[in-house]
Amino acid sequence: MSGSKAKPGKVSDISGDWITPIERENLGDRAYTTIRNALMRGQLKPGERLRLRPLSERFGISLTPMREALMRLVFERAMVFDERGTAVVPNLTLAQLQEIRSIRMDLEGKAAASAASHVTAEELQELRDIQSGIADCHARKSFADAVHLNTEFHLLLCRAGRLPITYDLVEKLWVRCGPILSHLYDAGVPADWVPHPHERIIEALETGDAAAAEAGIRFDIEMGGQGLLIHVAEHE
Amino acid sequence: MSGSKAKPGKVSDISGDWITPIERENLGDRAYTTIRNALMRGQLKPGERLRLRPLSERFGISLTPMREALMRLVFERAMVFDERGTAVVPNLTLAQLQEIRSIRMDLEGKAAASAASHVTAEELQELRDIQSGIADCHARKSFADAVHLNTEFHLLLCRAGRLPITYDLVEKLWVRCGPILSHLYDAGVPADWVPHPHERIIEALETGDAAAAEAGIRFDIEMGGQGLLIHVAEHE
DNA sequence: ATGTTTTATTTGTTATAACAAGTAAAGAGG
DNA sequence: CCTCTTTACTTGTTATAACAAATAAAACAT
Repeated sequence: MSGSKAKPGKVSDISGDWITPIERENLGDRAYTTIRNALMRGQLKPGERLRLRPLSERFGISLTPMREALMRLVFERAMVFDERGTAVVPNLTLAQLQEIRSIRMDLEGKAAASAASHVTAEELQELRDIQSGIADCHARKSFADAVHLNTEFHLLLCRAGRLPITYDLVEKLWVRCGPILSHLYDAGVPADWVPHPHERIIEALETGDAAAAEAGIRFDIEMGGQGLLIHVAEHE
Repeated sequence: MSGSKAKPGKVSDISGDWITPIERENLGDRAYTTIRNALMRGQLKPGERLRLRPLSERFGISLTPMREALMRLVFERAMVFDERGTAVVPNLTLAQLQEIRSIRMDLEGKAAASAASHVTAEELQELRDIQSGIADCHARKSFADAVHLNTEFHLLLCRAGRLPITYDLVEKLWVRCGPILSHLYDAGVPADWVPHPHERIIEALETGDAAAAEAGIRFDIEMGGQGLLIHVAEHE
């Protein structure tokens, strides 16, 4: 028995596996998601201030849900309040970036290991597609798209681990990095690593090798994030 | 240079190390902290519903900050919304508890290792005091107090690692466990382990042995949490 | 020109009222 | 006694207005 309010024979006995819980979408939720995506896509730069009233006008909603969205972002550290209470896109310090990278190595590592025995064929195929997309972007030197696909790869891999709490934490860490992600390639393209670390991870998943998957993603995070580290180190 | 809005000679050049950032305490913040503490102390049981209007009356505040506090707790998964949007204290599933324990072993482990080279003498003394307090509680069989002190030990140790992001995550995980923490001793007292795992951790910190500190806290989490696991496994 | 005071505007914060949707209670009909 | 319908009430959600504090702008004096 899970919940405490599970009444005997109301809903719990109508098979119900196909029931997809209908999510109530508040105005605040929608604004939150919109801003969050903008952060992850690097459309908001560090230092940018999001004021309550101007924003609520552009969103066409009132102060109440607008404030809810901004506070939510601040509480999960995707933004910060300045001295006056205005939400502003934060600037990651080197220490913060290093700590986030360290945590990600642990969490994404565990997720990748778990994914080795939980990936579905569809997810595996999507990972392959994303990776070939990344290769394309590298060939075309469209690094902005490469960054975006790289994010998708990591998050999908993490989701494939079927560890919801882990995924939650990892996703929030990625959001925090969003505003500076565009500098991933500032210190030079991560070379023409053949094979790309992601390829090794995909192979590990195909053979169900948990240890290799974990080592692969850890290596990818350690090596792939170096451009960011260098950029932040130089600019603070 | 950290922030982007650092104006040249306004505040940043008046030495200023002693300046303690004055935290603006909203009504919502205060309500949030109050409920959060209640959760951590086990004063709110799984299934308990916190309705907006009755609560705001008891707090003597209006709906707006009250809603802010409840939403904040839900967003960080310390509570959940039922189908109608009412905040309710959640019931941890076995899978969730196991995942949290696994994450805590990684994060608290890293924090303990870092603490080996960062603890201050005062923190070390406070850890000793807490641990002797735990021993006292065991002798007096006042397990509720022991649980509370145990939480304090883990959080203080984590704080001593000087890894703010890690601490943030760990603390939120502890809040999520708060409502069922009282069952820590349901499957029998964790024996008269001599020495208590915490003692070994303190020793490791004293000698600056990072590996031993990490191993110690991991062992403590793995062994000490078993009462909880058994309880949850039996009740779901 | 520069510094100071006053005024106006913009900022986040809180309370209140109107709304919509669901739930419980009461009543009517069988 | 049970079932259905209707009513009343409670729930979260959103918009609006009033508030306080801080900033920017303007006016004034030196």
